[in-house]
Amino acid sequence: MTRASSRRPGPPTRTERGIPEATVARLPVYLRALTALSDSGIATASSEDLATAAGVNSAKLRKDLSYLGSYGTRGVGYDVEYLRYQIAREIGVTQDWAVVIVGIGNLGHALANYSGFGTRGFRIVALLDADPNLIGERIGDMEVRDFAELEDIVKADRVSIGVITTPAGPAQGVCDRLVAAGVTSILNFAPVVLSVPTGVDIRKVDLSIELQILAYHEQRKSGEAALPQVPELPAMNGLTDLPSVGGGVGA
Amino acid sequence: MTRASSRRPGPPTRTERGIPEATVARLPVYLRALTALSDSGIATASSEDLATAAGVNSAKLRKDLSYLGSYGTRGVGYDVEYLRYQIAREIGVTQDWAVVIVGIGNLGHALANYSGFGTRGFRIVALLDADPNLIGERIGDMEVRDFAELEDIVKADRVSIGVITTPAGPAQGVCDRLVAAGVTSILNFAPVVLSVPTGVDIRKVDLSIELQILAYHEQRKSGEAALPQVPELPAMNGLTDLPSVGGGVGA
DNA sequence: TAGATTGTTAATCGATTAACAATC
DNA sequence: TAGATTGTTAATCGATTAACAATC
Repeated sequence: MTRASSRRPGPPTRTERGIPEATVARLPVYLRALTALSDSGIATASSEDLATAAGVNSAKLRKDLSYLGSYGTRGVGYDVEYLRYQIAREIGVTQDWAVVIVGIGNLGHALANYSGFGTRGFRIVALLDADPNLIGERIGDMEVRDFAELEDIVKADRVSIGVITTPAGPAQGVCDRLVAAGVTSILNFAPVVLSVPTGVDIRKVDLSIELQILAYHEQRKSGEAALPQVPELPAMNGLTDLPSVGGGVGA
Repeated sequence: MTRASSRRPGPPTRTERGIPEATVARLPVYLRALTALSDSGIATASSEDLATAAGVNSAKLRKDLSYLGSYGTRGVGYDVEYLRYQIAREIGVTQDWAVVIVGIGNLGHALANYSGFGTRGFRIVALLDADPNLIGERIGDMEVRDFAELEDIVKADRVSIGVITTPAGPAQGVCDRLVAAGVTSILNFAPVVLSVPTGVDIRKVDLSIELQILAYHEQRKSGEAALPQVPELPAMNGLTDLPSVGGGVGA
């Protein structure tokens, strides 16, 4: 990766590089912790309180917050509401981002019903699938629409975020269509590595990878009690790669 | 975190520290890439081929593989099947790990139906919920069972991995029960920070955090086209934290 | 042998952490 | 003022990368 031209040594500075990636990934965690504290009626919290609520140590939390500015008061702590707003603003979730979900299989259904999406910051504007059997189905207060409508919807609703919940097979094709339509951020649940042009951000959620990481550590936990089982039945699980989650887009 | 006593400088060595975390997290990606190559009938692949398939650069891939041993042939590359087996063995997915899913709401349903779980390495042995309306429901070839049976199931099936797909509220309680029952690895989908004793591994999958990370970068992409929308409708999305995914365990 | 590619080294980069001066 | 807590510094740690000697 090429870096910006002249960098002096030392930690990244905000104006040059923005906020470090590791910090960006924790800001939503802090936001949630602050919301929980706020809901508990707590108006002020120290970095120690906040760190506990977020599951990190306080040095890291203070360092992270220092990239945003100086929003605390020495000797006192942080005003919960104020800091919450500042973090929400920094992340960019003080307004709503329009989201489309492509691939309305099991997982797509679950996400469509997921009230957490509707939480401040995101708004599902369309559920899309290419399977005629699914088009028209009602899910909550939405209806599954034809994937062919993608371009119109992205344009009409200024969609910048797409969620892919198709099987692995059609995922790259769907991704290409999303990008061509103008979507510049993608959250991919399909078990496949997608390639996107520069300027498009992509993140991946992969259940079986998470489980395999756990399995690695599990295997290393001493011996006896935690050993995996040899299947008693003739294995009905193939040696093939992860098959489909989600619906029939393009399949 | 305390470290092992006497460490000389230099990269971590395998016998002292096992494989670096960043490498462990990529091994499942390599495994999937190898499976895809194998399915395409490719018998040998260079680090460059493999790296492309896995979405990393070849230097990183070779460095990662070097922690496992020397499984390649200079001038030739890697035998796809052989390397695949070695990685599967290192991760610990040459045998099946028994998994329970707790909380059979939308997401729990989706995971229960998710054929990817059945893929080599994991076997769902129970779907659990505390909601009497859900207990007894059939999902695929399984039936939802009472969460009260947890301890018996963990013991009988030597379950070491638990997946939590309950709402945030009951998640810590469920987690405590899992740990008390002997589960030592947990994959948490509930939007809450869980605390577990030392020796228990926990990983978290959080949809709204992933979206917020995308939103941050989206916000920073120049101006115009990608600006979020101000909702036209009176916002039906509260300012509260992420509400529930999943079923009614303990709620 | 000549060409190709691995496995490893060493430099660089980015993230974490403890400690503490600044300051409420 | 005395106690508390932030914001920042500097040291350490871990991860990435380019380069290349080893070797097929």
